[in-house]
Amino acid sequence: MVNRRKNNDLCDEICTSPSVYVEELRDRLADVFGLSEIFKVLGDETRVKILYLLAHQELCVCDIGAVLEMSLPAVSHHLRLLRALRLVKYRREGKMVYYSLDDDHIVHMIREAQAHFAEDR
Amino acid sequence: MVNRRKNNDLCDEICTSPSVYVEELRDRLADVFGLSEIFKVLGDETRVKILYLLAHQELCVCDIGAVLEMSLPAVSHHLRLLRALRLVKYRREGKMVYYSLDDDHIVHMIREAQAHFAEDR
DNA sequence: AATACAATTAAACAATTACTTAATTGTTTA
DNA sequence: TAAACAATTAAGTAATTGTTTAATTGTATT
Repeated sequence: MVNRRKNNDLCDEICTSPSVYVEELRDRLADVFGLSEIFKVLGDETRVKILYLLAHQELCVCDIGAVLEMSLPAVSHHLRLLRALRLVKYRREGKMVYYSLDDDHIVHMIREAQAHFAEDR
Repeated sequence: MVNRRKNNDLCDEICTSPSVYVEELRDRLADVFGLSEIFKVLGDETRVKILYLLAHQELCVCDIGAVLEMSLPAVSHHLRLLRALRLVKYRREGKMVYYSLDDDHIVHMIREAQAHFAEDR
């Protein structure tokens, strides 16, 4: 319930209307702990593109590279991050490795972002 | 329909099953152009926290700083980015500036991310 | 008017991140 | 088993990003 901050000023003892309990608000933050990792991964144009491509069909690394005009190591680097967060899954078929989406949450998130974007103008 | 990539190798002329047209896939990417900007903003733990706090009630900069134990300039810096993407709106009341969410898309995105996270284990 | 204070802006620094090139792994085919 | 090739990993570099401190703006109070 203490309302002190790092710099010396203080905006009243409880500065918000009625009365806001800092501890209570702090507790609430546990809900979103670690969540930004998912968004961080989506926060790169290339990775959003990769996910959007995979939302329609599975593709091999090489195809992704061809579509995006990027080197294989660069594509592979991004896929590694997407794999780490279980946003994509893969299967090997001979020399090629095919990637696809692991679940539909990401597609929903992309749609939601598009909705926000559309409202913007 | 050309399937060349930057490095000299080529994974067949059309390497994916049936036949994938690179140009066609490339066109599709227009849908997600610029979208990563929104995710980039959410890709920071502090900003997700701020948005989550504001999802429940409006708060002044000073309160946000108190809850997160961060300096006012740091908080202000993050709010600036959130403002630029119209994720938050604000109103001045005397010396204080109160922030709140601009629309509900972000909350939905956060919920979707939580759903993915929950499935993860 | 002068002081106090919430908030923003600016400049500088530290840390993170994306891409490049080079080397390596794994699978197929000759 | 040797060569070819898709893919990954590693190391190094350039660019971006978050935080800090210091200075500035805007509003209210004395």
